[in-house]
Amino acid sequence: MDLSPRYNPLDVEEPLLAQWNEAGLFQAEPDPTRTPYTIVIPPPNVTGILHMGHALNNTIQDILIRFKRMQGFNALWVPGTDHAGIATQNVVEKSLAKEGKRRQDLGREAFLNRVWQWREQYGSTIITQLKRLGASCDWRRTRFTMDDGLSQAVTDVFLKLYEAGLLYRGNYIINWCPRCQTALADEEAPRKETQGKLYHFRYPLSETPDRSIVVATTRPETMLGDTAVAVHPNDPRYQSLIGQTVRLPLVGRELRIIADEAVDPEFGTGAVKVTPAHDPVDFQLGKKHSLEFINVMTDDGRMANVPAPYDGLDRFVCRKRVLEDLERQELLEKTTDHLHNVGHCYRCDTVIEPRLSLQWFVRMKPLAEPAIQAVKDGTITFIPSRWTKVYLNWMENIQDWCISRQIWWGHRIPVWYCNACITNEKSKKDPNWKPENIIGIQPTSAERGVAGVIVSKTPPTQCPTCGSVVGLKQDEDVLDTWFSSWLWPFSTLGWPQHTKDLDYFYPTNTLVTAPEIIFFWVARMIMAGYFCLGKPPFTTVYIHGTVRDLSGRKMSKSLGNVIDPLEIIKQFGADALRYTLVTSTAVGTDVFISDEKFVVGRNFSNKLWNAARFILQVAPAAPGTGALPPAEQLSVFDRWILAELNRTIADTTAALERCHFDEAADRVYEFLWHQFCDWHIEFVKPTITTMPAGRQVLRHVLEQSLRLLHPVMPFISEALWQQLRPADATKFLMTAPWPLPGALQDDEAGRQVRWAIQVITAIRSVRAEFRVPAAARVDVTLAGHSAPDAALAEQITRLAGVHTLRVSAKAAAARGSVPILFDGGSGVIHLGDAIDLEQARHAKQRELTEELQPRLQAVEGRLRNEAFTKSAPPDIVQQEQEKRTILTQRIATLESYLNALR
RNA sequence: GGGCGAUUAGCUCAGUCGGUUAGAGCGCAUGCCUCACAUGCAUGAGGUCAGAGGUUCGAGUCCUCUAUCGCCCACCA
Repeated sequence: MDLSPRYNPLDVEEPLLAQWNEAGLFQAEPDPTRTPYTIVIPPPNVTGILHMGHALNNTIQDILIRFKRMQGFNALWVPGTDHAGIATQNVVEKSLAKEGKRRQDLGREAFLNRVWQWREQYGSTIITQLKRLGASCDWRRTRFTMDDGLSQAVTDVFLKLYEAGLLYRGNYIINWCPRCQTALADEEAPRKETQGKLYHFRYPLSETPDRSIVVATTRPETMLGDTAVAVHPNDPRYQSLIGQTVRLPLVGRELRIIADEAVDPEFGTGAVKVTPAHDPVDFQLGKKHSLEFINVMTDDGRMANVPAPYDGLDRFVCRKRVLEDLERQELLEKTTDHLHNVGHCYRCDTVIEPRLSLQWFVRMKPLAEPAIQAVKDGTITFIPSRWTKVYLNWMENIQDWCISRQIWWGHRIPVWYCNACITNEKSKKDPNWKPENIIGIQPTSAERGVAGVIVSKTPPTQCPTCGSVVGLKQDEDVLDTWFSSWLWPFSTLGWPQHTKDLDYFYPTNTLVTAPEIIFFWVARMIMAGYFCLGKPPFTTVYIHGTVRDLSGRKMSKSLGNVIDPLEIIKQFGADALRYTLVTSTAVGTDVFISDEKFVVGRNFSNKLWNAARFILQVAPAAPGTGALPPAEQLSVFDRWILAELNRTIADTTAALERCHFDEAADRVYEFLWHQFCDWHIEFVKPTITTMPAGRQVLRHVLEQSLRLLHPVMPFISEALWQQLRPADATKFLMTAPWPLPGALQDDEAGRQVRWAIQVITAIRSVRAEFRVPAAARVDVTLAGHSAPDAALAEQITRLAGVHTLRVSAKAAAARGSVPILFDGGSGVIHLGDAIDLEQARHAKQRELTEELQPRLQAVEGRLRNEAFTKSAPPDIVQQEQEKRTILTQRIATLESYLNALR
């Protein structure tokens, strides 16, 4: 082992990954004799590169998996990636654009080949990065949402839902990008605050054209598709107009004036033009009031189904034209500036157009019921629990899920349409209907067995209704990416096949994820789990925070505040990255980081490294097992540190069980650095060469604490542990058993050492406060304690730099001395000439009057209060009484000292 | 507009069932290159727990209101 005083993680981490991997330690197989513990990874986008959010998310999962693995569970962590429909398609389209091509130029099949090609080449980047972080996934099981098995799961579920009557096809307002000619999910059409104009139009009443109602709009061109005007039912201004009609200018259509609560009487004129095919709110109004839906725009943003002068105009050209024409007719009442949020295509920044289109939906209410129940009855719990409310609130108001997407990269919708049947069916109802029109199947009739709609796992060769073998055409759309991810916890284990893996590892245990995908993903997985398997997909959902910079902003490329985890790993090591991430976040709170913060993790690694270096030097491996020497060979220090180790084991274990990862990491840090290194090693240093039992204890304590540290800092703990490994232990720390508290409990030795630490600290404090030169002679007399054992006394004198240490019943104050007060007693430090008497007197006088006396008064006040002594728990009262005794003693000590100085 | 959360040291945050003198890391100050570690050691300064009221023997902790900030959802045509 390299004995450099500087720990270099790069020398250690990569080789360890290779060792672990070679030994197959990440792998898990069903084993009925052991209890499984399973986590499925939230699959990162296949286009992804590791960012701090991933680093945090996967560090937490790895902590859990490593902890449970050491506890003896058969721990499986299933990795994989998500095909991320639109995101991935965009990446490939961008690379195409560099060649001056669009996806349409290649055609569907060639384009998809290109995407697959891309995935082969770059799709494992993030997996490689996760490995580097130390993620102990079973990498053999890496899945991709477009794998054959998972695609089969998708198709199966689609069929299952169809058969259960939970699928329908209906019209819906979507975000449409006229440039990309595709629908966009809401999150793909971010709203930007935009300075626009609010135009007020006068719509003349049909009956009395000299009277009119004024409506306001930001998108004048949509007025060509208006099919109503709406006002609030209680708005006094419009009571008489409700039910009347207006004549739509430029078009001439008669529009009913309807009343609906959705209208805000405060905004604009309190009257709204209703364009059901081009606005989400209007769409709802249209459905509610059975209005006509007129789509006035083509895929590329030109006007259609409008009077001749406007037909074919670009939407913004048309906007100007409409305004000019209304102005000429004196129907443009006024124009005001208006700041509003407008959706923009996140790829090309084009203003999106809300537009009616035909989409597939899943009826969610029936699916939600068991998923609500499971959370209510505690089958599934959220950590932190406040997310329970958020989840339930959303689930109880759940909307149907639009699952079709007009892109190419994804699972193609397994539906075929029979042209013959549909033509036939439609023309019965509407003689003017032509097949090239939108195929509209109304929600109410779409459940099953609709003529012409064939839902099938494989391409049908014949229409089951009319027997036609031609004109069967597959739906052009693909499914929402989440339609595959919601099956992830069981599709990755082999579902819909009945596999051993599924039997054994499902339901999984813990899901670790971020709050922003509770709705998209977590809730849907729970619903899918119950729908497909009748069982929850997991029992605990751990929601961690968002990684932010120090000013609280999310990390994003556009803000330029991104810290690259791989850069941190290169600079400080994966352990430092993991440690700092985990200790920077309490349960469920956001994580605020800057690159300097990772120095803390690095410094801790280095500290550990050096402590181990020291121990390996002074206490080389002894033959035999890791068993501790018999109790009678242990020094006070050994007994003390072993008891502290036991407490640390208990605390750390409890913290991990509660998913308080920061607490667990802090606890081991505190023990290793501030108890073991700062005190124990210092105490035993001078005698270690002559105390074989002490050497064994040193190795034992470090070895055991490395086990505690391993889930958080797997690399350095493994590297050092292998050097300290007891002869009878497993080869790898990673699979070594989790420590259990030993038999040795806190005892008299522990109290002695804690007392000694206080004495030493108090003496050092005085030395520093009064600037006592290192060479000055310092004698100490302690009171209120029996004589410490020789070893202890020796270390007190050594570590506090004391010449002689005496213990007497009463430590008399005298000139040239300073009293010290500590929890286990008090004493006097004789400093002779090395002390400034005036300064000492002032300091002690202040301590007396500003600190001790007010505290005593407070305590006495409480004890005089009968309400307190009668109603407070007895142990609290007793505590106060003890406090009074101690304070009284201290005050007496200080007073006698001050008197002696006079 | 609806919901959730936060406000504790200069900074970033802990603080369990209401009960000793409210903690940590970083930063700062002072002194140390002590033979594991200067990525270190020792000591220290720094807090009206956002504000007001209430419950209680006792409130950082529970309740109400106010202020400020953040997040999610729905969004004004």
